[in-house]
Amino acid sequence: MFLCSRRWWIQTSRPPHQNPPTTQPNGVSVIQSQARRAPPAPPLASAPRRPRPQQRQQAPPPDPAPRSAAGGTATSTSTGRMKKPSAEKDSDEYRQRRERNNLAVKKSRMRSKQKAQDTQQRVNELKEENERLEAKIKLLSKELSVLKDLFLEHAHNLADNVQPAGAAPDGASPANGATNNHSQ
Amino acid sequence: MFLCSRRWWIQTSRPPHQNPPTTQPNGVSVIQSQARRAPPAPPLASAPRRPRPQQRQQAPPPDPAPRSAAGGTATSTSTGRMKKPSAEKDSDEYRQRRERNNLAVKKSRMRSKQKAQDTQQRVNELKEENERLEAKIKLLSKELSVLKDLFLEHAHNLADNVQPAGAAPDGASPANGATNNHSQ
DNA sequence: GGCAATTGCGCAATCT
DNA sequence: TAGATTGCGCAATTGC
Repeated sequence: MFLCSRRWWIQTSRPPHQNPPTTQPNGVSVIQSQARRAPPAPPLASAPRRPRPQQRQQAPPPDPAPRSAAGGTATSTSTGRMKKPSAEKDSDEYRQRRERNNLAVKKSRMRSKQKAQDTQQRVNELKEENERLEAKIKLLSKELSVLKDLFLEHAHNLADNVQPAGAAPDGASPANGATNNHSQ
Repeated sequence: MFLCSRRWWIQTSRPPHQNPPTTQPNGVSVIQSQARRAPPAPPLASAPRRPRPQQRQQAPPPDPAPRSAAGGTATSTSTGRMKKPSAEKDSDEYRQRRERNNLAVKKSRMRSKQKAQDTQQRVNELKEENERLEAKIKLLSKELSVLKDLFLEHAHNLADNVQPAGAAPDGASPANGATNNHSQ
């Protein structure tokens, strides 16, 4: 599956600035398309149906000329050779396809933008949470420090007071607990 | 500043599908533009120079019709009235402007994409850091808990052993420290 | 084969 | 005046 779906007209060398001003009929489709664009904004589903994980592998462009862009419409080259039959553009089916695609494009871009916004917001949220966590760590560290100091102090007092008695009232060595690694 | 920069030709109703196939001269600019697009990818600075803090205030559009899109090129309506003088498009200056703008657009989009990627990466980094912080909190909490238990235990032993002696060797009450609020 | 979703691109209007 | 952004349509691709 690699052939163009509907582009059977040969594409040769085309200047990047095609479609010079020209008159063209087809007033009906005009009305249609405009009428379609008129509505503020159709529901526009929000569920991202397709993940599309793999990278868009651009088709092998053996031709040095990338693709001569699709800015406007396929037209003729300076040679005068027509690349895209104008009849196509007048086709009702063509217009319908274009309209549908245009809608799809809008939808896709909207989603893309929304996603970017969401990601940015996620960053903000995570940053806030990080701050909360850091604060908590600071608090716990301090609490731990105080407790350890208290422990050490008590141990010393105990030693000073006990020594005269000639025996420790407690086999456990409080200093042991206070020696716990404070880091990590 | 609110007037159009260069679009003095009146814009009326224009079909969404303008620029029908037409021949057009100007071979030089063609070569130029193609030659320009040929290079893989110019350096393209990576530093975000413009913050653009304020919202893009869209010009007051009293016209119900959005803007008739700029998809390709201004052309004529079904009436045959030319909206954009074809002479403009052949203008060398016009082509130069277009070329420059096209480059700017590419650059801008590239940056935009890069930024989005960076933001996504930032999310990942923040998530990782969050996990580290949570782990640290867990560890500290456990450590604190152990120490407090040790403290309480010691206090009890002390009380049991001291009572018989008839006097506490230490005025400080260990239980006091252990009573510290464990939460928050 | 068909169709919606993506994506790269050029144009024109704006913004800076 | 010029570069940067942004919305939009077109055409090529992709994936279902």
